[in-house]
Amino acid sequence: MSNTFYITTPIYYANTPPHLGHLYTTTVADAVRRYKRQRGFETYFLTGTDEHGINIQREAEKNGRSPREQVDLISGKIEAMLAEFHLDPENGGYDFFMRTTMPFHYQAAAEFWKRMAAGKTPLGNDPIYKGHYEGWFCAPCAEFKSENDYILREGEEVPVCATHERPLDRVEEESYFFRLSDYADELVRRISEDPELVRPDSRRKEVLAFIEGGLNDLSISREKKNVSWGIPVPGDEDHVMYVWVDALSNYITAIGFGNSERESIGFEKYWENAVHFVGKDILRFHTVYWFSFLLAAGLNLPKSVFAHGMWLDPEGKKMSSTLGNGIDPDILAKFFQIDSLRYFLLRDMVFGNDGKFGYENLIERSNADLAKGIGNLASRTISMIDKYREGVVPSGEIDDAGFIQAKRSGIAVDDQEIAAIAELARDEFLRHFDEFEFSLALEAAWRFIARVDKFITEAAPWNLAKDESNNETLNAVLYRSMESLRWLAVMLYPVMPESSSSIWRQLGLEGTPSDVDPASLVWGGLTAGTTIGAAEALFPRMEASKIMEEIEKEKEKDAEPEIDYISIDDFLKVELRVGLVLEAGPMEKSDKLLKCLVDVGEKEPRQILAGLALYYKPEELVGKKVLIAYNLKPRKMMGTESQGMICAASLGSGDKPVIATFLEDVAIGARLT
RNA sequence: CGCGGGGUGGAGCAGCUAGGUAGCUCGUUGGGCUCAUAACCCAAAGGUCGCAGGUUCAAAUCCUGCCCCCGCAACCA
Repeated sequence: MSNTFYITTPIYYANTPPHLGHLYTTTVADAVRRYKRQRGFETYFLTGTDEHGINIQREAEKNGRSPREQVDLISGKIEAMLAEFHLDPENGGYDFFMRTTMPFHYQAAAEFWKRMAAGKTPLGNDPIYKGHYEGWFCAPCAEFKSENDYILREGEEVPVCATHERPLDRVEEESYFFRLSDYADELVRRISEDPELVRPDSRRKEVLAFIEGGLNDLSISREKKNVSWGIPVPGDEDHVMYVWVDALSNYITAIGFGNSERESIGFEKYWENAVHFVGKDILRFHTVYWFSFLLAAGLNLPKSVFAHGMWLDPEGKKMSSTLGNGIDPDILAKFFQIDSLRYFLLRDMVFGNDGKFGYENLIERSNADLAKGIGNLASRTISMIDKYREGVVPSGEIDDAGFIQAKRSGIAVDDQEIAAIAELARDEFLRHFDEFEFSLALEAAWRFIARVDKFITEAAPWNLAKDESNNETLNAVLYRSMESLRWLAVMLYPVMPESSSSIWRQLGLEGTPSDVDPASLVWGGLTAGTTIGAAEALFPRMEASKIMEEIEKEKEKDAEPEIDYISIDDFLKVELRVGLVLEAGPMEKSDKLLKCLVDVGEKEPRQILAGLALYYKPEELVGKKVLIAYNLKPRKMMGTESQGMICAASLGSGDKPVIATFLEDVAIGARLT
């Protein structure tokens, strides 16, 4: 096994603008890569964008762009964001920004397909076979519809498209299938035998349970006439690859599999030590599918797939733009130091679990641990060297007389003791970091910081400085503080590269902490007699209330509602009528829906489902005259058709909707204009 | 019986895989100190570890049942 380390983030789907998730995964991967490089590994760090598929094709059409223009735009934005947070190559970040639209990838993905097709499944079958995919197809949409996307009216056999309201066609499309079902046993064996393969353990169990529940063969191509934006299936120009086949293969094509352009990176040497970081939502693709594809192609599995959790808002709710509770990378970039953010991301989330992210949490963390913790320790140490020793690092040596003197004053300047503390912290840090337990690693480092703070307070250098006879003791105390800082700078470098380098400079050291392997740190490595560098403020304290105020302002600016004006004709398309609620009752198996019968002036009352169950009791609605969207196309929910909508007002999805009604009595069926 | 995550001092969390004095950060109270970014140090108050059973010499941790909260459709790792 070679001394290499290959780490990847998912390639991000080039359909959505950059967000915290992209930033998080890439930051964690970046920290791990820096760490591994420090430890002497030859590393490669890959990120990028996934740029094919029907969703991108459609998004492009919607915006009047070509797919190429669409992916260039979004991919560019993601790349720009990563650069803004210094995760780009220029700042020592990722090595390569993969784009699945790169020509070499077309060639290499085709090669991967061919390799899969040429193999045999564990049961001796062809991994890829041609078959037929059958489903309900909407021609105007140009896509197959699942149960959620169509309406099957009672008594009818052919469903209609929910968007176009026209009957769907039963279409059989030719498709290539991957014989996933043949791989179940092999996957279970591999994943059970190797606890490193899927992590953390809870996810590993989840994946195993999923596989043991049975696997269906997977449709891995689409007819080109329906989806054109993709990589052609080799030898069959009428089909393009399913986007996940194309996307997953990037992990190997980017380092030289199946193409000459990237060959020099070294597929062989890196692939044997590959670690994929993924969000838990795409774990299945990266284990079940990807592993099977690799087995089919006769390639090794990656060393590990690690699924991390998701960032939730401070209340533990999912972030979403409609709720406005998301974290905006632009705001992070504008108001926070990169290292504060990196520290927060790694310290506050237990890697693998979900975490909560609010700007306040970030400010608090930054003040407590960075400004008051490491920042203050550096500041007080540097300033004492400046004040008491004219900026020259004193010797830490202490002779017997000095030692006795110190002992008498109750000051622990025993090298063995402090070195042991430092080594313990370092070893714990390394052990946790190797296991990707970043929060625990950082806690260990911070215990060390607290220990050094305590040491300084107990030794009270400001008192020692008052008496010449304590010269050596003072030197020893100062030296130990500085040496501790040097160790911290090395340990913390992967997490806070810029701040660590700043500490390094302030200590007057040559080079950068990135070149020092923390495992090889030896106590006493700091040379006496060197002059320290200029003091730099590491982490200024942040005033939470002030910053939050500014962030709110910034958010408002962004959220400036763009009014999408419509013409009077558009308005007249919407027919609102007065309806009387005749009956209302709960819906089976639904917490949110109420089933109502509403008289809107037609022969028969309409059945309308309203998402009000959480806010209104059925009897509160009966007998009320309400506003009905009369010509809204019927829609099936929970298997029941809803023939219109009861209008209600609310501020957003979390807010209680209030039903619109009338001041005075009004005739049933009256139209609103 | 749809799937999954969670319920630990005022707040936020760790600990649970390999049972053995309940830990961290913030906050609160009192004290000390002044080199430092109103910082740092010490001390104190505060918990029936969701509920009920079980296994055990011993359970936050393992087993069973129950209760409660949150995600699972959307731009989203």
